[in-house]
Amino acid sequence: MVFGLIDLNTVNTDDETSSFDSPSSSSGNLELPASAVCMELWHACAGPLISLPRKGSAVVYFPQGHLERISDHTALASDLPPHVFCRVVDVKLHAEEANDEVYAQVSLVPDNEIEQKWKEGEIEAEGEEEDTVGAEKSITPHMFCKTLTASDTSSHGGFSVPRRAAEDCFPSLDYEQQRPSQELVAKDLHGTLWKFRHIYRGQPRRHLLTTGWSAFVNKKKLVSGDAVLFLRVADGELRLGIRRAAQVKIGTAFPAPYCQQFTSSSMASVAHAISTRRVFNICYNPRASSSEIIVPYHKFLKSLAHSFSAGMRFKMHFEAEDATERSRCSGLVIGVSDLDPVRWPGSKWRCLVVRWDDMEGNRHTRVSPWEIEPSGSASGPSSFLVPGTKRTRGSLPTTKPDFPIPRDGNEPSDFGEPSRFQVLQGQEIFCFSTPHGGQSQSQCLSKMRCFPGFRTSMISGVASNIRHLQEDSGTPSAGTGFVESSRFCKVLQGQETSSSLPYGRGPAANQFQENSGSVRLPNYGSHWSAQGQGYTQMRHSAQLVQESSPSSVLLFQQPNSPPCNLQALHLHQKKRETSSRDSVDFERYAREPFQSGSALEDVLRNGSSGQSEEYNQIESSYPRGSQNLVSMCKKGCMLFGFSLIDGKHGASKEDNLTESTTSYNHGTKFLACNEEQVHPSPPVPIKVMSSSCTKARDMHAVRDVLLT
Amino acid sequence: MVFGLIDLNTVNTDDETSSFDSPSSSSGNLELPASAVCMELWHACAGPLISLPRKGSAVVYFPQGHLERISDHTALASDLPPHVFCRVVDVKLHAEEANDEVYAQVSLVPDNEIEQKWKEGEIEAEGEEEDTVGAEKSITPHMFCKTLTASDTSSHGGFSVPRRAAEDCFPSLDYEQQRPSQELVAKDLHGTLWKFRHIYRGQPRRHLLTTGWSAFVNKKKLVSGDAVLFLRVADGELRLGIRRAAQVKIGTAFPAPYCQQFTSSSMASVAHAISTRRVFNICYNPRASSSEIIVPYHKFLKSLAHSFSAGMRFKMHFEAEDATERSRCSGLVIGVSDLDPVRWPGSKWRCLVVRWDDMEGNRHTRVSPWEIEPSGSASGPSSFLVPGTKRTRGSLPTTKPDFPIPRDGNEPSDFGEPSRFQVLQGQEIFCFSTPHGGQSQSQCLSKMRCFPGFRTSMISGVASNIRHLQEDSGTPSAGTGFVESSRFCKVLQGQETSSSLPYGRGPAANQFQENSGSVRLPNYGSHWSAQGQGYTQMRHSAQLVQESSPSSVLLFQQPNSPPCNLQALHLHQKKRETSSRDSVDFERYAREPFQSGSALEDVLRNGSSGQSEEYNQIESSYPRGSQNLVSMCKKGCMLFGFSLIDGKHGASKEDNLTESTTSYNHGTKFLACNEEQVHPSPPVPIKVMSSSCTKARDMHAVRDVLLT
DNA sequence: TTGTCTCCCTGCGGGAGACAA
DNA sequence: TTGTCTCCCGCAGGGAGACAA
Repeated sequence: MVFGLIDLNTVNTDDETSSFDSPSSSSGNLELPASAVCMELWHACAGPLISLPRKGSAVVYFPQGHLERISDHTALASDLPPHVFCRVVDVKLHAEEANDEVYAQVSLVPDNEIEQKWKEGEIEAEGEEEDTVGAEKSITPHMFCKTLTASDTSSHGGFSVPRRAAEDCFPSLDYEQQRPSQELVAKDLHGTLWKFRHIYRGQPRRHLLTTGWSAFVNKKKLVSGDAVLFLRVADGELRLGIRRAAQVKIGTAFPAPYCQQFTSSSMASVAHAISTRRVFNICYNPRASSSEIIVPYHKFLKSLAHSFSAGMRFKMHFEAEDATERSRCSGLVIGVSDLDPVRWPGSKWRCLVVRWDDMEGNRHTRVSPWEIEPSGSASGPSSFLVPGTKRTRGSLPTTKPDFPIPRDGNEPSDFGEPSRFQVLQGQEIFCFSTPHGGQSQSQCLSKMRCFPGFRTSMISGVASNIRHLQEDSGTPSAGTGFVESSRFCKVLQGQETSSSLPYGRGPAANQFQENSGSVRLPNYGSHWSAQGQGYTQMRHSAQLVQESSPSSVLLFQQPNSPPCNLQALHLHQKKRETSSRDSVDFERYAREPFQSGSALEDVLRNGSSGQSEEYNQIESSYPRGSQNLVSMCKKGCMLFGFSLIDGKHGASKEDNLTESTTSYNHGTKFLACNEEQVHPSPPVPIKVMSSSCTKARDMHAVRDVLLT
Repeated sequence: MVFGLIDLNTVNTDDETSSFDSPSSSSGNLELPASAVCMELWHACAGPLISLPRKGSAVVYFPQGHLERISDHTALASDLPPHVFCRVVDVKLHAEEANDEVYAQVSLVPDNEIEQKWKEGEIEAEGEEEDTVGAEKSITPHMFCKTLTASDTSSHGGFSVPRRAAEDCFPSLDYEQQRPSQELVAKDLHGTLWKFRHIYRGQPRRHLLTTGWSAFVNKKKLVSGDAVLFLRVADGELRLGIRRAAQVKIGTAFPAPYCQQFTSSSMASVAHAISTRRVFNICYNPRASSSEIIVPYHKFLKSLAHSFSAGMRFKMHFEAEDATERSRCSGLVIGVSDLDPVRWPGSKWRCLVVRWDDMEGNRHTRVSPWEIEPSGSASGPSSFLVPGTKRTRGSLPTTKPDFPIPRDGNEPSDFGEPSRFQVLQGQEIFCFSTPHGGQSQSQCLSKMRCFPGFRTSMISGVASNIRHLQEDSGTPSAGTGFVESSRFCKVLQGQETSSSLPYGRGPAANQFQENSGSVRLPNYGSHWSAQGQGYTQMRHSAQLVQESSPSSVLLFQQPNSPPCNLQALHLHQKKRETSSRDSVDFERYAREPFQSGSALEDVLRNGSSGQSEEYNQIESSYPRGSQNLVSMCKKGCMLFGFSLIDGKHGASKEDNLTESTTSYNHGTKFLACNEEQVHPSPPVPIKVMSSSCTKARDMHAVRDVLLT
C-alpha cells in the first residue's frame, strides 16, 4: 500500500483496479539480481539520472570507448569490431567500500542475432515490451533525501531532519515528553550500522539527529552539498545512503578498486571474451558522466536514423560534473568522420565533430550520434511537440529518415523506464506548451530525459492510444530512448516524495489541448495511478524556486501543472484503507504495461476527472501529518510554507496562459536547479564549509593520505 | 671517526693503524644496493636478529618451504627439485608503507655450478672469504633505540629521550637558556619528515620530545612496547625508525602488499623461473620468524654433515614471536624421514621429526637440519669450548662427520657476518668459561648466534690464526653459519651503543686461558679496534637487569665481562683527535679482512694490553658528556645510575670465578631479556596503554577500518 | 519549517613540574 | 636518570535554544 508513501508534494497512488494483494517486500522477482547491496538503497543512491541496461536487453558495446576510458590506449583491441552487439546477461549492483560510490557490473555476451539484424538493416523491437517496465518491484516508500547544509556538516550540532521526512521515515516519537528522543539504527550500503540519537527539540520544535551524526559525517567524509538519504524498508529497518556532490567526488581521489578491475586491467580479457563470444563484464558507474560505452541497441539504432551532417544544430544532455553547465549544451555538427579511421573504420563512436555554442567547458569536440539530439527548425521533435498534434503509429518524428526507423511499437528504453518514485518536476514541460521551435524546444527536450515520467504522461495526454505513448517515448526527440531511470526510487531532495501520479489521458488530454498554453503535468514515472484526483486543485499552478540558499531542499513545481499527487494519494488512501500498508503491486504493472483495459489504463482514463470533493472526503483519513497536508492543499498547495501558487516564485495559471515565453524561461531556469538536486553542488556553501570546518576537513585529508 | 659513536657502555674504537681518511658517508660501495629506503635505517629497524643473504653468495632455496609459507598448498611446483641451488643476484631493501615493516626482496638465480658441486659432493667455499665482511660501509654511529613506555605513548606529554641518546643523536641545545628547545626533523623509512620539538626541561632536567610526538605515535600507531630508533646519518640528518613489539604486529592485520606479491601470487612464476633458470624474487621478512626458505649453501652443507638419527638431542634457536620461548628450545630427534615422500622425495626440508622438551609451544614436529644444533655429550662443539684447547686448521668440530665438511678457510656466514655496532652482551659467553657439556653449552651457543661478534672475538682469543677464527665461525656449533647479522647497526635498547671493540688475540688469548672462569668479552662486531684499553676497568663485572618495568630500556652486562668499550673509545678519542668526526674507514676492513699484518690484526694483537693510565689521560678530552662517562667508569662502570658491579644484579668478578654455574643462570636469563629488546613486547604496559589511551587506540581502529 | 548562530559545557590532550624508583 | 602522576589550560566539539529567513 501507499500508506507510507505520502510525502510533501507528490504522492504515490495506486490504481484501484490493480491488485494490491502482494505485499511489497524488499525482495522479490527483481529484474536485477540480488546483489551485495540493498537494491532499493542502491537505486536511491544512484539517483534519478541513473541509466542501467536491463537484463536480457540488447545493447551495443563500444570497445573504442572502453579503451578511451581507460588510459591505456595502447591496449590491444585491434581485432574487435567498433560495435559489439550484446545481450545483457546480468547486472550486479555494488558499492565502493571506500566512498560508497555505487556502480553496477554489467555482464554482456555478444549476440550474433542482434548483430545479424544490424547487418541486415532489420528493424526489430524483439519483444522488449514486456521487458520495459517489467519485473520491477520492491517499493521502498518511506524515504527522503536531503542535501546537507553547512549546519548539518558543522561540528556543532547535528543533522536537521525535515519534519515530514522524520515523520515518514522514522519511528514516531512520544511527543508527550519534554524532549522526545529515540535511537535510530540505519544500515548503509555495506551493511554497516549507524546509530543516531533522534531528538525533537528546539524552539520551535524540530527533528534532529545529534549523537552519532558527527561520526557518520566524518567517517563518510561528507561535506555540505553532499546528500544523505534515509529509507525505511518493508520491515521497518532503516537504510542510509549518500550521494556526493559532483565537485568533491572522492571517486577521483580514490579510484574505485573494483571498478578499476573492470576498466583497466581486463580489457584484454574483454577482447578475448568478445572474440570467443563469451560473457564479459563492464563496470558501470551511474554517477560518472563520461560517455557511456554501453548503449541500448534501439537507442543506437534510432540515433542513426538521423542524417547527421555538417551544419546541423544539436542539443546534448551534458551530464557534466558541474550541474550548472547543463543548460548550455547546444552545438553545431561541423563534420562527420571516423575518430580513428585506421583502427576503427566505420565506427559510430564519436563520429560527429562538433562545435559547442559555449566554449567554456572542455568538452569533447566529438560526440556520438546517440548522445545528441538534432535540433533546428526542421527537426523532427516538433512534429509532436505542437500541442494537439496527434501522432499516429508509424509516423516518423524525423524529417530526414535516411536510416530505417525501428518499427513502431511498445519499445521502451532498455535503460530502465522510469518506474516509480518519479516526482513532479514539471517546469521543463513548458517546452511542450511553448513551442518556439528549434533550439529552445530541443533544449527543453534534452533536459527532459531526466524526467521521462513527464514526457510519458505528457504524451499520454496527447495520444489516444497507450501504445503510442510508448512509441513516442522511443522517438529520438524525446531522448533517443536513453532514459535515465530511477528504476526504483527517484529519491528527491528534501521534502520530495518517492512516487508519482499518472495522469489521466481522456479528460486530461482534452484539457491539455484546450489550455494549449499551459500544461498540467502530473508525474507519471512509476506508472502508478489514482482513480480520482483533486483536479481542481491540480490546476493551480505553482512553482518553487530554489532560493538563495543553494543547499536548500525544495520541490520544483511547474506553474499551472497540477500538483495533484497529494490529493490523489489522499483519495487513494481513502479508498484502499484496507490494504496492507506497504504493499503496492508494481509487478502487475510490469506484467501488463499499458494494455488497453488494464488497471493502469483505467486509471489513465479516469485519472483526470478530479473531484475536489473526494479530496475533502479523505482528508480526515490521512494517518499522520494530515492536518498539514490538508492545510497545504487548502492554502493552494502550500509546500512547507511555500504557497504553490505564490506569485513570487510561481506564475498563476493566467500568467502562464498569456506569458508562455516567460514560463519557458522559468522552465529553463528550473532545469539547472533540478540538476543541482541530483548533483547537489552549490559552490558557495561548500566553500563556506571548507573554511568553517577546517578540522573536519583536515581529518579527511589525513584519511586521504592514509588511504592512498 | 668514532667521535660520535660514544655511548654508554660500549664504545666504538678504531684501529689506529687503519686508514680513517675516507669520511664515513651514508653511501658508498655498499654490499646491498641502494634501494628505496635508507639502508642504515633499514638495518636499524630490522634489528640485530636479521639475517640477510649476501649478494653473490650461494644459497639453497626450498620451494617446499615456500609453498608451506603461502597458504596455497595446491600450487603447482611438482617439477621443482626440493633444493634449488641459487646465487643471490640482488637484495633490495624495502619497507611496508602501511606499517613500516622492513623486508627485503632477494633476487635469486638458479646456479648449475653449485648444484653440480652439491651433486658431486664437492666441498667448496668458493672464494667467499672476501665477501664475508666485504663491502660493508656506511656507519651510522649516532643512534639509539628506545622501547616506548606507557608515558611515551600516553596522550599526556611527549617522549622522554634518554639523556645520552639526546646528546649523541640530536643537535646540542643551548643549555644557558631557561628551557632550551629546538625543532628536530627526522625522516622515516619512507622519506616522510617528522618534526618534533625537542626540549630540555623539568626538575630534574630531562630531554623530551613534545610537539609532534603525539602525531607521530598516532600516525604510526605506536603502542608502549614498540620501539623507536633515531639515527643521525653522516650529514647530520636524523632518521627515524620503528620496531614494533612482536605481539601487536600490525603486519598480520595488514598483510604486506608487496611482500604478498612475492609469497602468494608468484609461486607459479618462481617455478617457471627456476625451470628456465632465470632470476626470481623472494620476499624476505627479517622480523618474521618462520623457517627461512633461503639458507646459505654452506650452512645447508654443514648441517648435513651431522648424522641425524633418532634419539639425538638438539637445540634450536627458536625465533618465536614471543621472546620468552627462546630459552626452551631443546628437543629430541625421534625420526628422520621425508616430509612429503611423494612430491618431495629426498628433500631435507623438515626431514627431522622431533619431540620438544617442553610441549607448550605449538612448534612444528618437524625441523630442518640447518635449523637445529646437535647437542649431547659427544657433540662436537665441546671440542673447542674447553678453554685452552686450540683448534688447528682443518680440524673438524663434529664428532661424526658423515658428510664432507667444507674446506677450511675464511668462510664466514653468507648471512651477514657481524660487522659493526655489536654491543657487549657478554653473558652468554659464560658458556665458554663454564663448559658443563652438552645441553648447556649448546644452549649457550645457539643463543650466541645473535651475537656473532662475541663469538668471533672469543675465538680470536683462542685461535692463533685469524683464519681459524673464520673457520670456527663456520662451525655448526657456533650457529651453523647462519649468523643473524646486524650488518650495519645492531641498534640496542636505550643507552646502548652501536659499535664494539675488537678483542686482541695475543695477550687476550693468554688472559683468557689464565682466567678460565671468567671471560673478558669486548664487543667486536664492527671490526673496529682500539689499540689501548682501560683493561683494569674492563675486568669489573657488571650487569644490568631489566627491572620490574617491562618496557624499561637497559643494557645487560655480563658479570665479570669487561665493559671496556667506553674506555677504549676514550682512548681512541684521545689518540685520534685530529681525524674527522664521523669518518671511519670500514671499507678498508672490508677489503682486508683478517689478513695477517693488517691494521685489524694489529689491533687484535695489542687489544688486550689495556692501560688504565691511558684511560685517565683521555678523560678530559671527551667532548660531550665526558664527565658522566668518566664518573660512570670511576664508579665501577655505572650506567645511568646503575652500578655495573652492583651486587644486586651482577656478580662480582670473584663471585663469577667461583660460581660459574650461577653466572650461567644469569646468562640464560639475560638472553630472554635480550630477545625482548629485539621484540620489545611487555604485555603489561601494552594492556595499560589500551585502557588508558582509548582515544588514540580508537583512532587507530578507525584507520584500520579505513585501510582495509 | 529549518538554517544559522551563539552560548554553554564537557572532555581530550598537550605541556609543565612533582615525585619517586 | 627517567617513568609516572597530577595539574593546568586551551580548545574542539557536542548539544541546546534564539532568531530569522
